[in-house]
Amino acid sequence: MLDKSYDPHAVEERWYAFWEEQGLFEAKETSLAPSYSIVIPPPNVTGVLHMGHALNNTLQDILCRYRRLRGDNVLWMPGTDHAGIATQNVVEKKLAEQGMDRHRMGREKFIEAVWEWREKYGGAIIHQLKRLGASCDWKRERFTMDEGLSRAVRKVFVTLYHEGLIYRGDYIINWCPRCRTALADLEVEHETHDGHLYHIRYPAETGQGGLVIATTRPETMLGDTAVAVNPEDERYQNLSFEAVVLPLVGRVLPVIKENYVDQSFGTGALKITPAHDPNDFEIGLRHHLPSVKVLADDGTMNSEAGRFAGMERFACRKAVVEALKKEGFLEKVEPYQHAIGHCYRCQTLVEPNLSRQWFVRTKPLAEKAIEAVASGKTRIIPEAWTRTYYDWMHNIRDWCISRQIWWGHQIPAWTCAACDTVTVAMDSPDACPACGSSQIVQETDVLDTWFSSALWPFSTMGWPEETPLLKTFYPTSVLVTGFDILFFWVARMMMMGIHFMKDVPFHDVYVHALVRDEAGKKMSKSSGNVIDPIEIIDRYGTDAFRFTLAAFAAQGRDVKMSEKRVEGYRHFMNKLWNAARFCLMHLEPQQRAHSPQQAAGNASESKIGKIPHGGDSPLLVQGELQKESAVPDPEALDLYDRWILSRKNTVAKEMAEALEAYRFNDAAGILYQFVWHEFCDWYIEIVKPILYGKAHDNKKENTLAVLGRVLKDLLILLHPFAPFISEEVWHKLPGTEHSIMTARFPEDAFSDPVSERRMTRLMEIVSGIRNVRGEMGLPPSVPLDVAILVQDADLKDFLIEHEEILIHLAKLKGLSLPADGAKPKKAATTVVDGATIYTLLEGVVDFSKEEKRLEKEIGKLADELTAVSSKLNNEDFLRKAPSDVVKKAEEKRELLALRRTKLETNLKRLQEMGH
RNA sequence: AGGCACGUAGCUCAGGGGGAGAGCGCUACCCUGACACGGUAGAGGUCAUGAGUUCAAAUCUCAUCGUGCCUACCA
Repeated sequence: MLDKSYDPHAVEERWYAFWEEQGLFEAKETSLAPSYSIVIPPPNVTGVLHMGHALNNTLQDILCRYRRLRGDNVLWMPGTDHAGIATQNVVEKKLAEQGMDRHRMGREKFIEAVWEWREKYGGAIIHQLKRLGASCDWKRERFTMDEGLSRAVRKVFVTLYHEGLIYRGDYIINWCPRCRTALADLEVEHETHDGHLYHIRYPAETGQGGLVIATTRPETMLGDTAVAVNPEDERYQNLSFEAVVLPLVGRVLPVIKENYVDQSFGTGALKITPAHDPNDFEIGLRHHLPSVKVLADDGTMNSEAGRFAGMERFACRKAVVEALKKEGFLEKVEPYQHAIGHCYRCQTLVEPNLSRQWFVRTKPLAEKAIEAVASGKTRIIPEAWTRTYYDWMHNIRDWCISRQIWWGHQIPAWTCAACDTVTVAMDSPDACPACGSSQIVQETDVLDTWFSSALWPFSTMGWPEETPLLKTFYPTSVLVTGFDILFFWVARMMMMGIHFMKDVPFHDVYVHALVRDEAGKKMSKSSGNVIDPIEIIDRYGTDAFRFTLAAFAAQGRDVKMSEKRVEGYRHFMNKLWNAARFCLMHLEPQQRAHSPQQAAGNASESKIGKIPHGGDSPLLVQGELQKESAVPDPEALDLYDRWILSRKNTVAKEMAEALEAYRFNDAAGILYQFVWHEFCDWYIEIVKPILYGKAHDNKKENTLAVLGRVLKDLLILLHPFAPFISEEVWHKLPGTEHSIMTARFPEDAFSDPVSERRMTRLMEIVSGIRNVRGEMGLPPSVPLDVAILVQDADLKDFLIEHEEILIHLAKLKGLSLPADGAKPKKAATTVVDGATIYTLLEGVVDFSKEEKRLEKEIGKLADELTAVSSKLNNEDFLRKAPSDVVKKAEEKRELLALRRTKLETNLKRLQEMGH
């Protein structure tokens, strides 16, 4: 006997351990079964599980568990990312607490310390993923700094270098003065700030006149090497001078003509600082201007800044402005809003800085990545993201991949001190291949972490070796990810995958939304609205949490998370638990006396009893074939049994369709609706009198078999969403073995529309009577007398056959099916298709209530009738609308009219009686 | 500056050319032998606004107003 309510804590840990012990998450390297593979978006080793991870991994787990039920050979490849800058920051902070810093430790010692840190704390998020129920193949867990993955990184770097797709050069990059490293363009977050626009006068070299420039970063003027005006600009057509003098510095700057300059901005004169602005850099190249770097790597001014040398950059800005003012060069200062770049790791203001770095030439790689999506080799879902992907790919710029940090893959390039030759190679050379000198020094920079992440779909499977795993599982089936890393990661995996594997890394990319707080705000530590998934799991159970995520994961809309919602789905889990509890109460004793197999007779030949097993599926080789819990021939079954089986099959089909289209919310909703509002609300209620009845007849046997079968299939359908509770109940259910993970998805073609129609009618009648009860304020303790007037003989027979159901569900003391014309006098009236129901109210209630109820009902009907009639009175509608639409409208009008007439007649009679 | 998404019941959201839906909340009644984490019934909406296309618009088109988000080197 099950406990009265579901307690997730008692079961989750136990079943997770069981699954792992039994190796149920493990993929087969080779198999006859279809392959299905997903690589996890590797979380940072430094990370802790947040709502985004929870959603992302729940969706992946749903897909993987679903595919296993379908008999696929599933690989869900897990792992973590070494997160260069982030991890180095964390470890450095820790060292600082101990009064240490990496420069004093030296590179080797520091890297050792990071590895130690990783051993100690790096597993946190993996453990948390397990709490979520994630069915990853943990034996294959990888790390981007693994030996194998590092080899892949090196191979890719060397290959791209020799193909000319990686180069080193001096360009403007984004520099984070706090992390003291270059960043890729993508790693800079732009934010609008209130700043100032400083207008500064640069006097002409001749002493007569000059130009006024405008800038938001006055301190960079120290590095100016020219002033530019637009050649079309009439104001500057006939200048009496060719050069100006840089205030505070005294350097003579040529005045150059540049189409780039916007005449309408500021004064139309632009200062040119090639070392600290990307546009100025380009202009500098075109005009052969010198570059003067005035900023040091730590964000202070260097010796080129003259008297400002050594000042911190913002202090310098102030000092420069002061000096300009004092010396009379500052014309005016305007408030000005502009976007400023911040480091995505530490939020420090980023400086554009001229620097020697390594770059990937992305254009040729991007072309093929675009083509792969355009040709449909890779699908992006929802499709709306395709456009974003194209936009970015079309405007892609070269990717700065070198980072001036220590934690990461050191760039395999060696420079010869003797002859300056650069050698890029797989194996560390002993001597310079050009001059033979042994004075070679390896590049100290490491690669961007995303460089190694870009290889993840194949590096984790053993590349550059041609492993069986790669053969079986590459390309992967789907990548599930948030849109925030569409460019960072997805786009780059596409480029690398296509280039090195000659095939796309994934067939589908499913892009899910962000998880936000209840008010729709992004969760962040600073706003204090972060909800910890583990806390939610502790409070409500993993299954409830997962179901919530799935139910709210509608395509293209963010998930707003609140405990209230999780609570609702905990109720659902409890409902399921109690439905199972009810079933087991009846199935367990039955099981001892009479097994479902015996009850079923030769069920394996019946139309609905057989589940295809896919006997060659290697997952079944372990002898885990589940026993049939067969069901008798549908012909022998009663209406409600046929109905629930038919509905269950429809639900299974719809749920599968939804999942395969990544409509997770639909799949969850379909199951929720069916379990609660069909199986529990109707089927179980209908079946109660039979099961509680003393008789051990065929009817009871059949119903028990159906009940068991539907519950079992429901558990399987629910398993991808709610793995723990489904496994727990599975083991309590007679006739099941091993794990629900080895069960097969119910594929049963039995469908019975006639029974479904009849059940609908039955439910309408019951609801009609209940409505009268409710509206008239009659408590369930008062049994009612009901007479139902039916024209159709078939319906009448059917109702007579199932009168116990009506009596039970509507709580009746008497039910009659009188001949036409024998209308009861004092009664409330309900009309459904094909039947008029009279609920006898003699002596029970005052009839003004019924009058009001009827009037309300008639009013509703009248409104609907008006709508349909006006449509049918429209010539154009009749002529132009499809005939089936017209027919439907006509039928509706008739039905409504008939119902109204009946109600009106009864209302009139009531009024005539004068109660 | 461009682009994308979204405005539907009190709240959170599905739906997406021919009957306005769900969950939560609310109201009334009910501890009926699975479940009060429950049951039954009910109330509640000009589907943001304005125009257009159509026999028919919540749904398609355009505009407007709001709200998010993304991309971007105008100093």
